[in-house]
Order: sequence, then C-alpha cells, then structure tokens
Amino acid sequence: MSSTTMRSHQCGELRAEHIGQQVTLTGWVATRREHGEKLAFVDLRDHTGVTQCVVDNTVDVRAEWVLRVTGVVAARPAESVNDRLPTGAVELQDCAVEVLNVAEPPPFPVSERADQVAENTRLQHRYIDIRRERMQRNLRLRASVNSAIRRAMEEQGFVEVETPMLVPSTPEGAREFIVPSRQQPGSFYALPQSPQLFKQLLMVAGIDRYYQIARCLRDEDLRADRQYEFMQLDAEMSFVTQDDVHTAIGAAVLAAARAAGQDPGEIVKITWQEAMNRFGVDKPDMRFGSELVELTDVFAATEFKAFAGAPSIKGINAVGQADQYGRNKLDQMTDRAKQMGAKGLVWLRVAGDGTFESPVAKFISDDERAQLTARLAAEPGDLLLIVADQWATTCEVLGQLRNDIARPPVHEGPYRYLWVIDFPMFVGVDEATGRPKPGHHPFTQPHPDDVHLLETDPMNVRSQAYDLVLNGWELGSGSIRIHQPELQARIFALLGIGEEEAQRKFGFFLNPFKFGAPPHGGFAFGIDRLVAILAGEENIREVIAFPKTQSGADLMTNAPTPVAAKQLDELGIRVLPPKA
RNA sequence: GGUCCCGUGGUGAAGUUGGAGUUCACGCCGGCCUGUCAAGCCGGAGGUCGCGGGUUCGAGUCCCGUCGGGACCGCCA
Repeated sequence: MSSTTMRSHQCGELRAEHIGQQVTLTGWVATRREHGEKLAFVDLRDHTGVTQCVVDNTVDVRAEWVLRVTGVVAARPAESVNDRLPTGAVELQDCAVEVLNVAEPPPFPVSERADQVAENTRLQHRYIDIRRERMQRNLRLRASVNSAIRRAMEEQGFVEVETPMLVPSTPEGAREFIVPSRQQPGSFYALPQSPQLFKQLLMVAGIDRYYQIARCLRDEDLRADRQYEFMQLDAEMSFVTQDDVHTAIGAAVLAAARAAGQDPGEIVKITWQEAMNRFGVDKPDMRFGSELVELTDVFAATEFKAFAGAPSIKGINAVGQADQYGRNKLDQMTDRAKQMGAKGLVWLRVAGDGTFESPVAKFISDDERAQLTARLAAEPGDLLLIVADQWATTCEVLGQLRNDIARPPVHEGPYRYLWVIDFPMFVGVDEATGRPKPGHHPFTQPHPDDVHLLETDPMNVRSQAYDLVLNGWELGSGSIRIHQPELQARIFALLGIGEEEAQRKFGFFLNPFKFGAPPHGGFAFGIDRLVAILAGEENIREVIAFPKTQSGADLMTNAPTPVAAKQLDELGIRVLPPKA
C-alpha cells in the first residue's frame, strides 16, 4: 500500500520476515557512521522509522540528503541486533545508493533533541521540524481525530455542509478579520468567527442535522491555547433537547479519544452551580482533589473581623504543602488572590500538634479550629487557604489557587470529560446601562423552569447553555437556541436592545426565523485543543502544522507583509502613517 | 493595553564583583578507522554576545530604549 514507482517499502517496515528480499527504500539520511574505507552505516529515515543500510564508504552521503537505496534485507549478526529499533533485527546489504537530492546541514537536529531548541527556530524551518517523530505523531494523531469525528457524525445522520469564509461583519463578540471588497470599495467582508448564523439557518432550511469541521478566525491576542485560526467541530440539530445534543457530540468526542488509543470512559454532567461551589471555576479539572469546602457557617459568630459577616467563606486544603510554601510564596499567592478581586487570603499551616501557624491564628477560636480541621480533613503538614468574600469572588479566587497549587500537567492522565450545564443566563451587570450582560449569546434559550423569572429576577435565570470540559480545558460550548420571536423579543428588551436596533443588527439572521424555524440547538468544540490534550502537549502550536507566534506572525513565510500600493489603490484603501 | 521571563558561533548551555570573545556538549569540515547504532580517536573552522544609546579607564555582564520569542492578565458575546 505504501509502495510507489520509486520504492517498494518504507523505512520502518522491514522485519525478519523480509529477510532475503530485494527492496528499495526512499528517505532522508538520519545518521551516517563510518568505519574505514570499505564500510559505513547509513540510517535511512522516513515517517515510519529508520532502517540501517550497510554501504561502501566511498559513497558520499550526508545528513538529510534524500536517497533511494536498493538492497537485500539481511539478518544482522547476532551481536549487532538493536533491540531499541523496530527494524533492529535486520539491515539492508549490497546497497545501491542513488542520491535524489543533496541537503545543507539542518539548522537543528532532526530528532527529539530539537525539543530543547528555541521555538522560533523550529517555526522558521517548520518543514524540517515536521520531519521529526514528535510532529509526525501529532499531525497524524490530528488526522485520526478528524477522521473519527467525521465517521461518528456521519453514522448519526449528520450532513456536512460547507459555509462561506466571506461573511458579513457583525458588531458583537470577538474582533474580526476583515477583507476589503474590490467591487464595492469601502465595504468589507469579515472572516467567520464561527458558522453560527449559517448553521442555524440550515435548521430553518430543513437540513435537520448539520456538521462541519470548520475553520474559525478571531483577531484576539494569541495564547498557548489560542490561535487566530482554529478548527472546530461545528454542529446543529433540529427537534432536540440539550440531552440529544450532548449524546451526539459526546459520541464524536469519545470516538476521537478512542482513535487516540484511549479509553475515555463516560462524560460526567454537573451543573455550573456545582462546578463553582466545588471547584471554583466553570471548567473544572477533576483529576485531582483539594475541592472547595463550605465554611461560612463555621464563622457565623466569629471574632475575626476579616471573616465576620462575609457572605461566603470557603477553604481548600493543599495537602502536605505547608513546607512547600514559605512566607515569600505565600505573599505572592496573597497578591494573586487580591489581583483576582479578593480582599485578602488567609493561610494556615497545620503544625505537628494540630494547632495553626498563621499571622491570624490568634483570632481563630478553639471551636472554629476544631471545625476547620474536621471540614478540611486537615492533618499536620497541610496548608489551608481561606477566602471570605462575595460568593462568586470566593469561588473564583480559591478555584484559581487550587489550579495553581495542585493541577498536574496535561500529559498526566486520567482523562476526565464533563459537561457543565445550567450556565446562568446573565453574568454581571453592564455598568453603563445597568442592564444584565448575556452569559452566552443573546439567542440562548432560557431554562424552561426559569422563564417566568426573566423580568423579575434575571440574575437567577439559568440558560440551556453548556460547555464540554476536558482536564480543565474548555473544549467548546453550545446551547439550545431561541426559535420563538416573542421570547427573543423579551430577551432583547431585557438587554435594552430595541426592535429597531435588533432589526438593524440581527435582522438578516432573525427574519428567516419567521418562515418556520424548528426548535434547535447545537455545539462547537475546538479540535486543536482536543488534539493537544490527547497528544499530551501543553500548547496547541505543537499540533498545528504552521502556527503563528504570539504576535501573530508566521516566521516561515513572514506573514503579515505590506502589500503593493497598486493593490491598495484597487481596493480604495489608504494606509495611515505609523503612530509617532 | 498591562505584568513577568528569555535573547552568547549552526544548536543547547556556562560565563563569578564590570577586566582580552573565554569555556563545555552537540553539529559542521578534514584525517584515521571493517560491526556501529548518541559510534570512536586526532585535527580544524566557525561569534557585530539581538539592535541602538548611556554609565565607566574598561560592558556579554550595570542603566535606558528598541526589536524578536514566550507565559499570564485584559480580551476571546
């Protein structure tokens, strides 16, 4: 199957069963070991592995030269068998070497040693970097994941529909990349942040089950888990509840995990409320403990002023970590807590006799200490961290500290998939308008049990929005959408969006809903993030063939570049001089 | 927009209190070598210490700026 006109086998293929066959291999020179005038070993490499070729040392071949070698597969002498190599039982003898191309010495070793090389050097010569086993493994894993997702979606009756890359600019959400129109100078297309509009209209159009492995683009600052362009499994379904969506998307994610050779188990469901209470974040990493513990009632009648009257007091136990955190580190942690909005951070080291070592130990009564010790299961050597504040702040600060202190690296299993459901409909209040701010997008269907609270108690309305989380990474999110114009009007009214504004901003999207929009909902998850975690990589650049740097540059092609004045003229664009 | 870290032959690192571009490993070039597989041995070449300015008798080292790379915050409905 892998043979071509130029080769009979690939470099990782040959085994004892091939002994005696004449074969032709093609590939790159991995290493050359010379032993005098008559003998040299050349390790020939392709993406499948290496094969040792025994050649006459008068043949001049160098690292990364491209060769075609024809020879006879032979057993190695018993003492020369290499157990660390899959092909180590055999070698190619009586070799005829054809140099297909020469090569300059590579700027970095084409091996795992390049893991230590500065990333910009790897990115400048990405075509060499990708020759390495690690990148080959990651890109091929990515292909398997894509393939498994496609298969899982198609088995469930989803239809792949391609949506446009040149779309209207919409004012909401992430910053967009815009593309000037030549035919209408002064007008612009946007590159899609997601196929959101189109996939919902495909439901109106009766596609029923849509999916696409879609490229999405957002002009926001880049991070270890964010690139300008990224791939999503994008899907939408008609006549469903959120459980139907979870089942369908879950099948695709679990199929992807299995394609990566894992046994993913089940996807657990927890509510947003529970996630915040137990883990302090809406994307919990459930691989480790140190969960948040409720302490408000313990300090109901406390003498300690920092805790007295606080609406929410919670704590975590950094088990056995008392020695790890000196005064300096604890001060840094306190600063971090303050940056996140806490008034302070109380830390307590549990001493050998069970008493607390802490600047505030004297304010904590014996009874409070006993209850704290019991609730947090504190043992000598533990470090206890307590925050007292508004419920949301208490949860968020401790959740972040929990991750800082105890979160294992991504490549350490197990893999814990979960759905976080019942997100709040609104998060916070817009300072300028006094209106509630939507938590997801304004087309999200409220929870049916809470619809009656929309006007009277909006901050306690749950939505039918949900996230898929893996080991503390948000893989994606989705929702059941609003398909009823009256309900949509109520939501817009709450957000302070009048009919005219709604028409102007969302008309092209909402008007089609008048023509028979079915109940529908959907989901999208990031394939780059999923593959990174499955590959054990901390950074999505490691699973992207040609990624951009944090400043949005492609170091290999030098994009972005200025363009010719003539090109700008044609588009009716004039570039301002750089700011002084 | 902000905070922090990094920048020394092709690659990775060390470089002390500011005292000659010094050192180590890999790679590269040449030589030796018939069983290596991180081959070995001998020899050699290769640097505007990212760039600019300042302090100083003297700067890889200290200060300011700038460029490039990274982590994070903001941002990502």
